[in-house]
Amino acid sequence: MSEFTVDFNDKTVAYKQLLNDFKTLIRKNNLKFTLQTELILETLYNSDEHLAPESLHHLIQDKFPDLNIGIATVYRTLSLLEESKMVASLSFGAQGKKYELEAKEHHDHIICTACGNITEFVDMQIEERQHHIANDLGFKMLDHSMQIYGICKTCQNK
Amino acid sequence: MSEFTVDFNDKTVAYKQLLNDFKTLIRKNNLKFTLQTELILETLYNSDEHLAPESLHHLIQDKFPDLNIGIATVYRTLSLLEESKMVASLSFGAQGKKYELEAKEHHDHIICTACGNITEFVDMQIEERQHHIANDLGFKMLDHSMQIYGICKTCQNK
DNA sequence: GTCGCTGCAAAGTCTTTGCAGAGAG
DNA sequence: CTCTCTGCAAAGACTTTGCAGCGAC
Repeated sequence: MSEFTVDFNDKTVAYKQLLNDFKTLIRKNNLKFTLQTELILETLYNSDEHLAPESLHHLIQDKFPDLNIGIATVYRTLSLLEESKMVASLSFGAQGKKYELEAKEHHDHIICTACGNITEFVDMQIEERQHHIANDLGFKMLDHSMQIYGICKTCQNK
Repeated sequence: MSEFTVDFNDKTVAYKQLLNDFKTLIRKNNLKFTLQTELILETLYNSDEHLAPESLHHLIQDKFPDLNIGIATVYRTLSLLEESKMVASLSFGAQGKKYELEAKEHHDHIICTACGNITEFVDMQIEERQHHIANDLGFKMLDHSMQIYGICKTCQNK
């Protein structure tokens, strides 16, 4: 795997599990497991945010300047990962898709329109309800995003 | 307003109201009310679907072939309308943004990630729950948006 | 060795911008 | 009249594709 081989000793069990799942999938589909694909998975795993293809590309280039990974590879790999249900894409207001690991924990956001503060939350009733709705409408639910906008306590008191 | 003047006799009261609101807004912002803008509003109003800029452009060209409205005008007008909160946009990955009239009743969206089709829904349990959550977190709720992503029935059967 | 994956560059999409002229107020 | 809006075409931004060589298996 050349001089760029990555050392996984410090990775979490969860990540190793994910990697294993992925390798199994790869094998099943007669595909090949490359360093580039590994780095894309790893970067997504270590990121708290949804990443645009270009951000992903930059992050990887910064970490492995000598590898010179191509943006086309990032796009191609992301499509592949998405087809394999390893990553999910979302597009928020602005332009372009953003990607995240499908395996990650999910949460929603409540945003203060006065100070811009963002709080995360998960509500099981809503999560459940969303599955219901998707079902009722004949959809196989993959993901969702929800934002509540309001004024936080601090700003209300000003 | 030239030979292309539109006859509004058959328009609903609701649309006339909308148009009035919009003209007021236009005047307040020192902008000009043009036939192109009117046609874009009207087309959005008469459409049951969320329209991509290009679809909008085609619909208008089909109805008024001699007007020869430019795609750039559609983009520019939509941005303007969005800033004025007259229309709202939804973006969905590969297929770019889609627009709808903001004047509609509140609703959320479920989006097919395969074909890009968008279905609207309202769920009172979720609406209620959102207020609850905002309260619990000390927020005064102002607004929210929610999107469910999935695969629609048609695409599942492919 | 085979055949899929990669980087590069070129080609596609989709959207925005510059400009001169048309048209609303 | 003034000054914004428009159509056109060119430029930008974002993605995909063709190709020859590399590398996983």
